[in-house]
Amino acid sequence: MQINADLLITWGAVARKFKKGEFIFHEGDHPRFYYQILEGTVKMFNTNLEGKEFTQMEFKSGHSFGEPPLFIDESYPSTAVVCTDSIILKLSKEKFLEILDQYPAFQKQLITLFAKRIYSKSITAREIINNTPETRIMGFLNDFKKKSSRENEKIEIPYTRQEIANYTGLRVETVIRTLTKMKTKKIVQIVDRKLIY
Amino acid sequence: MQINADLLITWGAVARKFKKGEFIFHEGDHPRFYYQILEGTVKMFNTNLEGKEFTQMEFKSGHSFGEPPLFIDESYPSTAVVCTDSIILKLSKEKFLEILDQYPAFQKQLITLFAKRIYSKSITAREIINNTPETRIMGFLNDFKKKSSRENEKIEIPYTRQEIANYTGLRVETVIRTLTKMKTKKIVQIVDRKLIY
DNA sequence: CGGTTCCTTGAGGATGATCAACGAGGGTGG
DNA sequence: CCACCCTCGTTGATCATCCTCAAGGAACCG
Repeated sequence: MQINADLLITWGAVARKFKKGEFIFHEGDHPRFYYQILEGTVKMFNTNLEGKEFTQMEFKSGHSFGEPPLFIDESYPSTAVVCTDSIILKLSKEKFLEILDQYPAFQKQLITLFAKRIYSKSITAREIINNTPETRIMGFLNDFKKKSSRENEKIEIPYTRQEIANYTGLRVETVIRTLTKMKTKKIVQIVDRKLIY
Repeated sequence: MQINADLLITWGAVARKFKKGEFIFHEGDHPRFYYQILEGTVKMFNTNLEGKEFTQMEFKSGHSFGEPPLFIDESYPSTAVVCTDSIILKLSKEKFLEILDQYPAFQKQLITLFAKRIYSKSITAREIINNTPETRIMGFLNDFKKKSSRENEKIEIPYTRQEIANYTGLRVETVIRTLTKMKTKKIVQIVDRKLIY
């Protein structure tokens, strides 16, 4: 979702700065606002009892996040945290719903956005179930490449091993060992600890 | 999504009977239709190379399925198969999109529906990552109970062990062994092979 | 009955998680 | 410039657990 920032402000949205590591909302919180990133990145994730983390999704400059619970009477299923210093617009749920009513074009945009999210989550689920670590990591890598729309060239993957682990539901050591296997298989390159795919 | 059947037919939808086990579309197919179930049940699933199956979602009488790819230029991420003899309405993508344009109320309905799906898929992902079989099965059981809106009573779970395995990404044997453990823990009851929770 | 489908149990093996330790690089402050 | 402290990457050993394979039993149905 991308609503013009000025329009949002006209409707009462306020911008707030967040420091890296600050939480925007927690799993279980009652949703009351629409959030849109002016600058920075945000990720939504879950942690289990043993502290293992699973990254559900990542959001960048210009995008909104955490909208689905605004439409259904449910609390947030995940926690949102700021990954890099950010500026985020915040608008009350009520005003956001009014905007949607006023501008049908935004409704269409939202439908498309949600469709993409559902599609992407289906793919993720499929990959996680296909248990082998290599499949999962490949899924993550292909996803990233697709999103950066540079599917035809080899690119450096800007994620740490730990982040890849959080996206795939694996442990760091497993990611490392799998990546070195994939390197010998010539699927990926590792130059100077940087991952190329 | 639930569009009045007569309205759909006015717009050119046709009803077709499907026998149990018939496929409606396959993973990778190009989406061209909107489907709504008049009668019966349908499931969407993936299979991996070893034939292991993962059930993404299940749809019952009155509901639509397979809409997200209609909005984004992607092929179906999963296969849809008929679980019980069914009658299904089928409308071309173009007409469906026209209906949405004509009746904004349906757009809102669709947003809510998609929001629910995203929510549910987030929960599923969280549970699958939380690797223990018991957690996964509990997630499945709670989900089912919630959907059947009988959260306060013990109910019989109308799924075979294999089906539970397909929903949770586990193997049948693991499901069986975990369920017997949960039985001794008094979390579930097993009467006459029927699972009560 | 014979054929399904579903449930159950056991033994064994593969593999990812866990635990522990260390190395490399980058940044900071004295 | 050097010492220290981070974060990140890496490796090895061991363990727990789920999967695999194999076999058989129970319920149901034509």
